[in-house]
Amino acid sequence: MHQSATIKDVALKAGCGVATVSRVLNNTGSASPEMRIRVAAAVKELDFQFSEVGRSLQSSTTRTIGFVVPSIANPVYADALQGAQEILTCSGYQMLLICTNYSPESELSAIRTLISKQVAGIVLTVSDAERSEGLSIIRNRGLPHCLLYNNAPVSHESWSVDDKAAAARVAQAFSENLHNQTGFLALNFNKSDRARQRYEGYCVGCKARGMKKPQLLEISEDFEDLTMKLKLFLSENPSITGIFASNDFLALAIVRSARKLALNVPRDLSIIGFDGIDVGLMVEPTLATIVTEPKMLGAGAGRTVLSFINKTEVPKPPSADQTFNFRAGGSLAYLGAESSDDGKITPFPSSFDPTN
Amino acid sequence: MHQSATIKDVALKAGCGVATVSRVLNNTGSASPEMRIRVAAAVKELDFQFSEVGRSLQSSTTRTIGFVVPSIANPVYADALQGAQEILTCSGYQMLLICTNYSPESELSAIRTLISKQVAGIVLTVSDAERSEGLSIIRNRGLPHCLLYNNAPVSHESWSVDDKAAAARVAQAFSENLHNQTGFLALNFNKSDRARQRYEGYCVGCKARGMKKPQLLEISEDFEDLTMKLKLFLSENPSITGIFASNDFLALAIVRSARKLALNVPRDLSIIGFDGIDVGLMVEPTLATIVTEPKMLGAGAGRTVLSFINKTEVPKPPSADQTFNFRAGGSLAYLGAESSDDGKITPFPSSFDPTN
DNA sequence: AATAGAATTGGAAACGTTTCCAAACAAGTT
DNA sequence: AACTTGTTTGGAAACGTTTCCAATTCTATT
Repeated sequence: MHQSATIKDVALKAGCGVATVSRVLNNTGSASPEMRIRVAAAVKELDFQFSEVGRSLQSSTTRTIGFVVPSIANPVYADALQGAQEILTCSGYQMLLICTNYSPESELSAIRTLISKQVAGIVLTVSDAERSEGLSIIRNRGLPHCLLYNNAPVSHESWSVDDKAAAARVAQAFSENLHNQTGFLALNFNKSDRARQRYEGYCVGCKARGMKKPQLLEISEDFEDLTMKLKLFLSENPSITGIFASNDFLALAIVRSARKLALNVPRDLSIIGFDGIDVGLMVEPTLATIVTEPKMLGAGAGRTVLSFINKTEVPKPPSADQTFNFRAGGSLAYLGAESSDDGKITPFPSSFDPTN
Repeated sequence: MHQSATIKDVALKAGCGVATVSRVLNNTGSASPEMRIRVAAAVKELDFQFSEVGRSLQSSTTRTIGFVVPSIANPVYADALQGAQEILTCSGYQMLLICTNYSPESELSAIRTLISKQVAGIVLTVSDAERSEGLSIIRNRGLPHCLLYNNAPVSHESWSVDDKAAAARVAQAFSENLHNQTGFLALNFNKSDRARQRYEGYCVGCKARGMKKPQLLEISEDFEDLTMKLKLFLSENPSITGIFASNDFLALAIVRSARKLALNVPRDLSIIGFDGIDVGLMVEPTLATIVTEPKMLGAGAGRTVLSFINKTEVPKPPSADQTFNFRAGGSLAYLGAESSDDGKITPFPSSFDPTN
C-alpha cells in the first residue's frame, strides 16, 4: 500500500539525524539511552526495515550467493541446493538461483546476470568446466566461487564426485560379476562434461580389467524412443550383458524399456546407475548404482564460497575416493555358476558396499 | 581482480558525461552516431556491466521475485520452482529462494529478508495461510504476491491443489473398492495446513459415503519408528483395510513398513498416496495416488505475480476439480468378489483415471 | 568557576544509477 | 542576419544507506 519507510522517515519521527538512526540500529558508535528509545519507537511505529539495496550500494556487497545449476527438477541438484541453503541461512546469506536447462548459452547469461546483481559469490555447475567462458569471466573478476559437480581445472575450487574413479568402480563391479561386454547410456552427452568423464573413466576401467570397450548408447532430450533405441542397440551388439547408465533416471528408464522388450533384468540384462537417488531402493529389483551425497557437496561448495568471502580457512573437499560408494543391487546379476537360478531377487536388499 | 568498472569510468574513457552513457546504453534519448561508437568502444574495453544495485536504488525495484517454500528436497516444490523458473527467465526476472524447513518462524524471517531485499514480488507456501503473520505483512505492504500450495484466504491469489476435494476423491476411491474403515497418515500435521485440509476433506468424503471416520496416524520428523507405529496402529484398529497417506513419500514408506510386518500390499492393506510423483509408477505395486502438476502450479504462481507487477491481466488458476486427478494403482485392492485372487498385480499399469 | 576530556549528535560525502533540465549547437525559415 | 526549431550533450538531484568529521553537550577534575 504505502511506500516503505526509509531511514529519513525514522529520523524525522524520532527527531534526530539519519546518522544517529543508523548508529542506533546497527549498534555502531554511541547513542544516549533516551535516543535509543525514541528511535526504537519510531521504527516500531513505521514498521521500518532497512533497504538492503541502499546498504548494498554503500557497502558494495550483497549478502547473496548466486547459484547456477542445470535444473532443479533433477533431485541431485535439488538436494545439493538444499544442502547449500542450510549453510547459507546460518550465515545470513540468501540464494539467488538460476537454472540453465543444460544450455551453455544460458550459462553465460546467467553468470552475467549474477555479476550485475553483484552477488558476493557464485556456486555453479557448468556444461564444460575446461572451456567455460562464464567461468573465466568469474575468475578474471576475482569473484569468490566454487564449482559443484564439475571436476575443477586448476585454480578453481570444486566439490564434485570423482566421475572417472566412480565409473571405473562400475567397471570393477561388472567385471567382478563376470560381465565382459557392456554399454554406456548417456543423455546430453555433448552438453555435460560429467557424462563424458564418466564414459572416459568407464572405458579406462573396462580396459584395465580386460573387458571389451563399452559401446555408447546416446539418447536425445526426451526418452520417448528409448525402447526402440535399446532394441536396435542390442541387436547391433548382441553379446552385451550389462549397461551402465550415466544417471539413475536413465537407469530406471532403461529397466522399463528392457521390460517392454520382454527382457528380464538382471538375468538378460544387468543395469548399473549413477547418483544413488532414494528411489533406486524402492524399485524392484533394486538398482545397483554409484551412491553420491549431493547435500554434502552442495553444503561444501557453499561453505567454500563463504570462506573466500570471509577470508577464513577454505574447507577441504573430500578426497576423490570418498565422493562415492558403490551400492550393490538386484539389477546386477552374477554371470557365474549361480546364474542358472530363476532370476528371483530379494525384494529390499539395502545392503551397502562401502568400498573404500 | 580489479574493481568493476562503473558508468563513470565509461564516461571518462568515452570522453562524455555519465548521462550520455546511460542514454546510449539504455537506448533512451538521443545520441549522435559517433558518440554511440565511442561509448560502445569504452564499454567493450572496460568489460562494463551495469550494477543492478545502483539501478535498483534509482528505480526502487529489483527484477527479482522471492520464493519461500518448505524445502527443495521435496520434488513437489522442486518441480514447482522449476516451472516458475522458466516463466521468470522469459521475463528477465531472477529467483531469490529461501527454504523454511517447515518452520513457521523461519517463514516470517524469510519474508522480512525478502522485503528488505526489495523483491518485486513474492511466491510463497506458508505453514498456515489463515494465520500467517508474514502473509499479512506482505498484504499490508501491498507487495505483489501469490500463494503456492496453500488454499487462499480471501484477498490472496493462489495456485494450489484443492486439498479437500482431492481428499474426498480418495474417499470415493476407497469406497468404490468397498473399503469401509481406513486410516490417515500424516507427518508434521501441526505444521502444514495442507495435511490438515486433506484430513478434513477426507473425513467429509468418508462420511458422505457412509464410511467410518478415518483414524489419524501421525508421525514425527523422521520415519524411523514408522513400522512400530503402524503395528500399534493396526492392532488398535484391527478392522482397517486401507491407509490414505498425505504424500507419496509417506505412502512409499508405509508400504515398506507394511512389508516388514509381513503384510501384503494391497491384499492386507491398501495404500493411496498424494502428489503423484513419478516414482509411484516405478515401484511394485504401483502407487494409487492423487496426481498433481507442480510445474504447472509453480509456473502459474510465477505468472500471477508477474502480472501484478506489470499490471496485466491476472491469469486464472485452474478450477478446483482441475488441480488433481486420481490415478489408479496396484496399491489399492478391490475388496469384493475378486479379492480372493492371489494378490498379483500387473507390473506397470500406467492407466490414468482422469476423473473430473 | 574554568577547562580538559569523553560522549553524543548531525551534516555531508560517497556508493552507481536514471532523469530532469538547461545549455550548446546545427539547420532551416523568414 | 536574426529567428525558430530540433538535436545532442552534460550537470545535478535523487534513490537509501554508512561513515567521516566537526560541532555540541555532558562530566569530572582542577
